[in-house]
Amino acid sequence: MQQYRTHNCNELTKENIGMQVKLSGWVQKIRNLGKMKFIDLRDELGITQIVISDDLQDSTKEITTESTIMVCGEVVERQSKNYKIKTGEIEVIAKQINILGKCNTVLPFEINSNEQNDVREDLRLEYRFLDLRNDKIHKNILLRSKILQTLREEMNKMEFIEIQTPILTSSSPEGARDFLVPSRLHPGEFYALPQAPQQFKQLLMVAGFNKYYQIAPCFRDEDPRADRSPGEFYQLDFEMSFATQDDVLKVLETVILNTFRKHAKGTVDLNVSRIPYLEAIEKYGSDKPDLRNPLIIEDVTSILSNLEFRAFQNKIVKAIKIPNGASQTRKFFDNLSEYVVEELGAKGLAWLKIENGLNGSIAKFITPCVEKDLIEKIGAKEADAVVFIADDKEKASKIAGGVRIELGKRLNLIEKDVFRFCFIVDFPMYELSDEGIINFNHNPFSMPQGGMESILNSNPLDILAFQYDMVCNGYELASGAVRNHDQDVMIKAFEIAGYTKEDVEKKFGALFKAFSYGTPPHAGAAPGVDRIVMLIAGEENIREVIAFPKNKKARDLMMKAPSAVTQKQLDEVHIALKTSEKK
RNA sequence: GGCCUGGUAGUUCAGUUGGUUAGAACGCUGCCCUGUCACGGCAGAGGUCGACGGUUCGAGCCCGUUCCAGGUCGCCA
Repeated sequence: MQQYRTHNCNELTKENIGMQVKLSGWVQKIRNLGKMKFIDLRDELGITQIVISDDLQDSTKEITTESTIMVCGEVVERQSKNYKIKTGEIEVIAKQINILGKCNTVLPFEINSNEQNDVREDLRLEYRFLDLRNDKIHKNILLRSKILQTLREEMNKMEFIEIQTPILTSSSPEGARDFLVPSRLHPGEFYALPQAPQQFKQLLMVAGFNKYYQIAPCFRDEDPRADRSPGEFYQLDFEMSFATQDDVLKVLETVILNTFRKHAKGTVDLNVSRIPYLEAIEKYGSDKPDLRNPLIIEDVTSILSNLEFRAFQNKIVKAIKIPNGASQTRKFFDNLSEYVVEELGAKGLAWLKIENGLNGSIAKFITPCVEKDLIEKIGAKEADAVVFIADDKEKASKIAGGVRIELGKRLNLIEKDVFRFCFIVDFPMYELSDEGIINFNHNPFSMPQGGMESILNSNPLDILAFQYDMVCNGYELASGAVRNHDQDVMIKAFEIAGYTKEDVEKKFGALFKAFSYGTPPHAGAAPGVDRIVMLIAGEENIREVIAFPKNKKARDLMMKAPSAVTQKQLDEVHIALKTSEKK
C-alpha cells in the first residue's frame, strides 16, 4: 500500500464501498459526539468524512484542527448522506490514525470558517501560508496556474518562442523608479531590476528572432493601487518582427479572448472595437473605458456656453443623458453633486429632468430654442434626465468620465457577467506637461504615425503614435506599440522632447547602436498577467490572485522584507547609510 | 506626499452624554453526548481598548502627537 495515501479526499464514492484506503490531509473540522467523532479531512482536492469509533478515542485525543493526519480505514456507505459534497454518500471508518504534523499553536484566524468574517488583510498577509489554505484564495492560485498554462499554449500555437531576459540589468530611462541592486565587484555601481524587458525584446528582434514572448517579472518602485501590485508584477511580454499594429492586435485578440473564453465565467464579447484615444476621451472621459456602462458623454459646449448661467460661460460643457432618469429624486442629484465636487474636484453639477418640459437646477436658463438644440444633440426624450459638467478643457472630460462611472454604479447600469474589450489606438506621441514642456505621452520607443515626414512638419502635439492599449471592463489589460526602429526618426523624435543625440546614445546605448546594423520593423505588447487573472477570478483586489503579495507599503509582512542588513553586508557592497536613516 | 476610513479578547465586531467588574458571536480549554456535517448541552480561560501625552474627580469614549492598516488622488513612459 502507498505510504501516505491511496486516494485523494475528493475521489471516494459509492463505487469504492468496501475498499481499504489510506487518506492524508488536514483536519478541517472535528465533530465530537462522545463515543464517536467525525473528522472532515481536507486536501487540495476535496473533503472526506472520517468516522472514529470509541476504541480509537484515546489515540485521537491529540488531534487538533488544521493538523495533518493519515487515516487508514474502510470506505462505507453513510447512514445519513450529505449531498453538498462530492464524497457525501460515503465515509471512511478509521482503523488507524497517525498525526503527521500537529497544529499545536492557536491559529491567528479561522480557516475555511463558515462565519463570514473578513479577516484583516495584514494578518492574512503575515500568515499567508495559512491564508492560502482558505478555499477561495487557494482556488485563485490554482486558476492562475491554469491561465498561465493557456497563455503559453496560445503563444506557442502562434509560433512564439519563450526567451528569458536578465533580471539584473542596468537602470533604464523609462518612466517609473527603478529598484537598485548594489554591485559588490564594482564599488559605487548598481544594477537595476527591469521595469519591463523592453530593450531586451527589441534587441531580440535585431538578433533575428521572429516572435518572442516571456511571462516576465517586472519591477517598478511605485505606490500600489487595488489593481496594481506594489513593486513587482508579471507581464506576458511579446514582440514580433516585420509586424504592423494590426498584426499585434490580432495576436492580442487571439491570446486574450481565448484565455477569457476558456477560464472566465460569463459572456466574453468577441467583438473588440478600436477606439481612437481622442474619441475615448470624448465619449467616455477615459482611455480605459468600461464598455459595460451604456452612458456616453456628449460635448454641448456650442449649445450651452452662451447661457446666462455663469458657471457655463467660457467653459467646456459636457452632458450625460440618463435614460428614464427623470424618476430620480432631487436628493439623488444633490448626493451625486456632492460626490462630484468632493471626490472628482468639479466645481458643481448641473442637471435637468425632461418631464412635462424641463425641470432642474438650470431649467430657468434654457430658452426654447436652446432646449430644442440640446434635446436633438443628445437624443433625449420625455422621462430622461441629463447631467452637465462645465470646466476647463483639460478637466471637463476627466470629470465627466468620473461622473459616468459613478452614475453607472449608482443606477446599477453596469452589465453583469460579461467581458467587453476594446483597443484604444492612436495615442498622441507627445503631451504638454504642467510646466508647458513637451514630453513623451506614453512610450518613447514607439513609432510616430507618418514617420519622419510628420515629425518634421507637424505640430508635435498633433502627432499620433502607433501605440495601443487593450482594455477590458475599465481595466487596462495590455499596452503596446510599433517601435521606432529608425535611428534618424528616433533622434528627431527625442529632439522634440528635449533630448540630444548624445542623450539618446547614452540612455539607450545598446538599442541605439543595434539599430545601425539592420533592424526589422517590429512591434509588440505586454498584457498584465495579474490583472487578467484578477478579472477572470472576479476579484477587485490584485493581491487576491498573487500567492505572496506585498502590502500597500510594499512590505512583505510574512518574510519581513525589506529589512535591515548587517554592517558586513553593507561593507561588501560598499554602501554607507546616512546616519539619519539608520534604524 | 495629500485626503478619507479604521485600530477594543485568537478572529470578526458592539460598546449609550465621559461614570460600578469592558460585552457578543465564532474559535480555544475541560466535562457530557453513537449519526454529526454551521452538531448539541454545561462550565471556563482569554483584554496594556495601537502607542505616547493632555483635559477631567473619573477616558475605550473628548483633545493633541505618533505608529500601523485599507481605500483614493498624486505617481505609474
